[in-house]
Amino acid sequence: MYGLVDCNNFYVSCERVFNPLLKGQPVVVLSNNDGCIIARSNEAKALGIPMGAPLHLYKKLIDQKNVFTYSSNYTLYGDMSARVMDSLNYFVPDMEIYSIDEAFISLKGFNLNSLVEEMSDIRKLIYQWTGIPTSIGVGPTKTLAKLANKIAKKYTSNGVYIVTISDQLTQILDDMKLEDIWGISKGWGARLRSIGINTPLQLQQSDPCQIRKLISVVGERIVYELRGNSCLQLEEVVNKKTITVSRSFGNMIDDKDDLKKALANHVVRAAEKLRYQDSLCSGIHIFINTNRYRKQDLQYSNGAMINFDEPIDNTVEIINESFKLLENIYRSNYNYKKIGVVLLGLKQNKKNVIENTYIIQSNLFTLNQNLSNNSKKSDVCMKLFDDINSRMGKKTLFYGSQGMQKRSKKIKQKADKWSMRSCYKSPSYTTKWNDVLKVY
DNA sequence: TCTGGGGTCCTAGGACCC
DNA sequence: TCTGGGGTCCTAGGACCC
Repeated sequence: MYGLVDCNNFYVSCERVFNPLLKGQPVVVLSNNDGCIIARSNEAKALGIPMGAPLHLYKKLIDQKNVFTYSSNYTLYGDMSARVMDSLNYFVPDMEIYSIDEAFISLKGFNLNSLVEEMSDIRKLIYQWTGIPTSIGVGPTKTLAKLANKIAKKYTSNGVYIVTISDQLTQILDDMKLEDIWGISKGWGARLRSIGINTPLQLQQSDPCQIRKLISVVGERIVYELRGNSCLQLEEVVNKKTITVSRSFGNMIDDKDDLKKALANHVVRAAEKLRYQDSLCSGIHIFINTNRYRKQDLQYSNGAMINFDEPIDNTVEIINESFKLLENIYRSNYNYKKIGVVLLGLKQNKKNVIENTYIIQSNLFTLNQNLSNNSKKSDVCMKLFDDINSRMGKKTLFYGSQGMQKRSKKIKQKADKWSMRSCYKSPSYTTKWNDVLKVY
């Protein structure tokens, strides 16, 4: 079983820890430059203030109803998040920090009969230690744990809900909207409806291959996950693959030197994050935008990218490179609203590779060299995969190459057959060597 | 001159998430 | 007048290789 622990109205709850008078009051937290509303207390939600709304559209209501507004304080939220995660980790060793206010936990070894009580205790103690209220949803897959969490937040008094494969789940899925399911947003919801799938229940009971054709393998996995067939595992150690730092300006900027100052600041922060996770970047991307909401203004947005010969983590070097890129894309006579930098191709700085990975890698390399003429590489690979699967005790790996799926009709049919087999055998599969190495 | 199978690697763009 | 910031994954398609 998986659990999802989610902090309630996290940013607002953080503010309340340091100002208890806010309890029971409508409170919102604002984005950078106080532009948008990015967190709301239940009382503010009840007033009809939506998530992400521009502040100026709700200023009147906020003043009328005496809603407390706070500028965001990410340092505080990050710190509080770490406290919550540490507390949770005290009870549950296997966890994946999914976002600043959410973590998936593995409940292997927990007694199912007393799960509600145990989860309630965890909630109580996290609240006692950090002052942050949480909700916990439990289910046989991550997707169902997410769903359970939603129910826990909305409909329970103890903040805990457990979903099992049962008639009750069928009822829940029938009552909910497609967009209530983790991973299904407006776009995909509309596409699903266009083929007659209107509820999560219908999605659960649909043909996975059909769903895959409609909304890719991501959708296919959702079908399996809704059936209680787990496709998404806990990912405990996650190093970021890209690091972005960008900000909108309070006032618009047209001067190149001012842009450079902002860019340099962003790079400094990005490089800090980079070194914090002990990585090097092999390239950077920078971008600038005018204000897209000001239709009356001339619009311009552009980006530029560079790859380095050797990966680096030195702030000054990255700043110099980013300035060179800025020269390429900067145009005078525009009012700029935003600038940002993205560090790309992040690599582990210190060599820290598990031995097993080397073994498999060397197997794959020798495979390339030792193929006899009448043995197809894919066949040999499949055997190797089977070997990995049996040794790992997982029947989850599947190999199909990207190249094969787009060659010709003939091949396409073959690839479809393979994917059907993979659906049948196991919903989780990989098309990339690196994924195999990671799993192994 | 035309036609195959079987692949790797990379990128842009479009989804989705909090 | 005022409209956030930071991520992930997947797919299609091109360049290239034998």
